[in-house]
Amino acid sequence: MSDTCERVIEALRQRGARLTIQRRLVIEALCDEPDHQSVQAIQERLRAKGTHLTEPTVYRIVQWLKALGLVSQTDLGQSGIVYQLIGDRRHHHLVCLACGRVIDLDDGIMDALRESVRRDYDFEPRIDHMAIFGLCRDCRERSAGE
Amino acid sequence: MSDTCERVIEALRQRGARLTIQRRLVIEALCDEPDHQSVQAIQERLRAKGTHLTEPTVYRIVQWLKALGLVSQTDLGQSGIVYQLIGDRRHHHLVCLACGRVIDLDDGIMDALRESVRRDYDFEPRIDHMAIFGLCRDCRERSAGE
DNA sequence: CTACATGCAAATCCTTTGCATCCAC
DNA sequence: GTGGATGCAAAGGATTTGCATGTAG
Repeated sequence: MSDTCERVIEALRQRGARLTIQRRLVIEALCDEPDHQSVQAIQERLRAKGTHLTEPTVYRIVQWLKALGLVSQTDLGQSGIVYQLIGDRRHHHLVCLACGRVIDLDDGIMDALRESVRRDYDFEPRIDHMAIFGLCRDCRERSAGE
Repeated sequence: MSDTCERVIEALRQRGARLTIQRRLVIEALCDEPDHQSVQAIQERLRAKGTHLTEPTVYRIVQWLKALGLVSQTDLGQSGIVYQLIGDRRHHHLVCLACGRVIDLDDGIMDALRESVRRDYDFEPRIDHMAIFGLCRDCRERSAGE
């Protein structure tokens, strides 16, 4: 069990949350995959370990974790909605509208935006895992050639 | 019919697009509401005018407009997926995770991010209508009081 | 013991697909 | 006239709900 995973469980214990087997399993599944996963992927990962959780259970748990600020939810366009533990290695994505390619984006790039939102709007942003859509270089060149 | 609306239709005509009644109606519905709307809201707006378009038609048209870069698509969390014409007044949203309040955000705030993405990743971002989740001031104060 | 989480089944909602028909060009 | 768009019906998939049962604290 990773550091992040232990830290999350410890944080929940301190909040007095009820720590069921299912909740632990979902948290572990989220730790096992540092990148984002859909609810279906979480179920698949657990199935590979020999456990089965129903859809409603997984949905309820990820939504609970999201409400507690421990998990981020991202809509990756046609790739669907994915969840991810908010660990130390926050990152974001560039999604190409033409070819669907997904490029990782460093978190530091969001610092200026965070600061502006805080200062100008008195709003505490949680930019944990954002998807920015647009065109990658290859697709720009291809469309320019047409 | 608004300026934006005429401009969009003119742009389509120049591209040689087939301008059906349904496409005109959807474009008008998008013009009538400067803010974002769901597919269902577009249908409702048209129904109020005495017209009826089927779901598949509306979906196909907004996706077509999106592929042409004339419409932005945004996932507002539990509020679902919404569409909006990309006119002159681009803006974004702050969505409070606790109370669901939606606050408008000026587009200028994205300029620095756009520039970084272009420069550092050679990616042309289309940040037309973005949702940033977080906590508004009221909810921060409320949770601090607990 | 008791409140709350889970499993199961079913419902709901959003979105897409196949195919015959229609219409803008 | 013809290719592409629409309407209709139906399928598909993701997500939610109600309720009986199970279980963590």
